Amino acid sequence: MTEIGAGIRDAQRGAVRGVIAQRAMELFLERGYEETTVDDVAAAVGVSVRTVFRYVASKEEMVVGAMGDLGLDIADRIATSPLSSRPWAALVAGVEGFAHDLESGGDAARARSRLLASTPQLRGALAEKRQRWQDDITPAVAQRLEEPARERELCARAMVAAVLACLDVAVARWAFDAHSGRLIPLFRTAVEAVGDPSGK
Amino acid sequence: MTEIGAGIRDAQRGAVRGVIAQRAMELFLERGYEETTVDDVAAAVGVSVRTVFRYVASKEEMVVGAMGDLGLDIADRIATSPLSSRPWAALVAGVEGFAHDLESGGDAARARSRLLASTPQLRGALAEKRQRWQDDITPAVAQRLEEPARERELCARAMVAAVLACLDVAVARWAFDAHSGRLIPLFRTAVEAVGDPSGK
DNA sequence: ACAAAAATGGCAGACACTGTCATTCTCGCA
DNA sequence: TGCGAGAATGACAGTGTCTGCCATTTTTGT
Repeated sequence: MTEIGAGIRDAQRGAVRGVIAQRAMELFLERGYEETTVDDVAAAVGVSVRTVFRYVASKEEMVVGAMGDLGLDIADRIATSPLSSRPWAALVAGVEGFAHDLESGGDAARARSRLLASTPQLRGALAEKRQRWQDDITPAVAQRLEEPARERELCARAMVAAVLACLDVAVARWAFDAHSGRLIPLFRTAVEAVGDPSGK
Repeated sequence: MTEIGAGIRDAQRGAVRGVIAQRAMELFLERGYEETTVDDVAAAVGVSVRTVFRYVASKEEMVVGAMGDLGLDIADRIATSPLSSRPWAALVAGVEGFAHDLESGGDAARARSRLLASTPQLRGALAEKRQRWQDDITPAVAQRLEEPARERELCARAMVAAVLACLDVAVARWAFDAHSGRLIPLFRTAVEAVGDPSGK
């Protein structure tokens, strides 16, 4: 039993997932999400439907699967930010990093955001993902809070949820309103409207 | 063509919906959401599956259908709150009213919240509903903002999204953690952790 | 009591997704 | 080069949600 091939197989598995996701996204943007069946995707990729479902857990996963570990990325950014920065600021900065990545994605990222925002099914799947991001980010924020232990997790979670909600609002505006400008200023405006708790 | 019967029919239609939702909830709490088929619900109500789907749009609707117009309720509370109160405070107070209603629901409401929070499918449906609440509440908040017109809608929406996110966090804690106490204090703590923007 | 209108049920079918099993493909090794 | 173990694939049947269609029953207004 060799382990040599294992890494390669995993990599190929990831690559196949990527191909499926890519082709699927093309079809979704072209004909719409609900109007595209999994059969269509399978045919476009050149495999059977059964095989498609061996690589992605669901139709939704073809769209939201790529953004799996983003919560951990943001948590890392917060954990490695200077200790002098306040939790709220560190959190906002971390999420801003993600916003920057999104903005760098160009029109493809915007189109995907529009698809996500305009398809109820996908909005639900995205909310699912965001819940996981919350779970990943919350400990990093909680670690910096000075609240008593009982309230710390609640406060941290509320902050994370609120900032992610701001991100959502900003992304929605950025994705649809052509004249709204760049994403990060929109996000900053949203965050400032919600407000930094005094001194935290 | 009389209109006399129309109101009665609508009322009965709503009543049937209520019965379906009630029986469905009983089964869901008993055996779990995914383990209960729509056939089971139909059999429990005593009608055909086809008829069930004439009253509810989907299986999820049996759970989240009842909380349809809550956004409008909250918007009303904000619109009728004294003009002296700041937008953020009015918003928080409005949502707090809903939290109070939830808390009055007793164990049934808590059990439903737990079911909602622990079933991915239902979390998605709830996120859908919350989006609509956002759309309903946002104008009421925007009306009280003094921002320039361009930013007003964005700021209002961010505030609404953030406060609803806090509500979500508080409800999740309240639903699962038996020792966490009453819902409204939890919600207040969450909102204070996020913070009131200076003077808005 | 009768005709129009509405509610209901059953059937076929689309679509997402799963379990199972036979077939094929790929590798490491002799 | 050929062989055998293990992985990948495809085909098929089946479940569950949800919809369109049509026949049947029930309700309603006159």
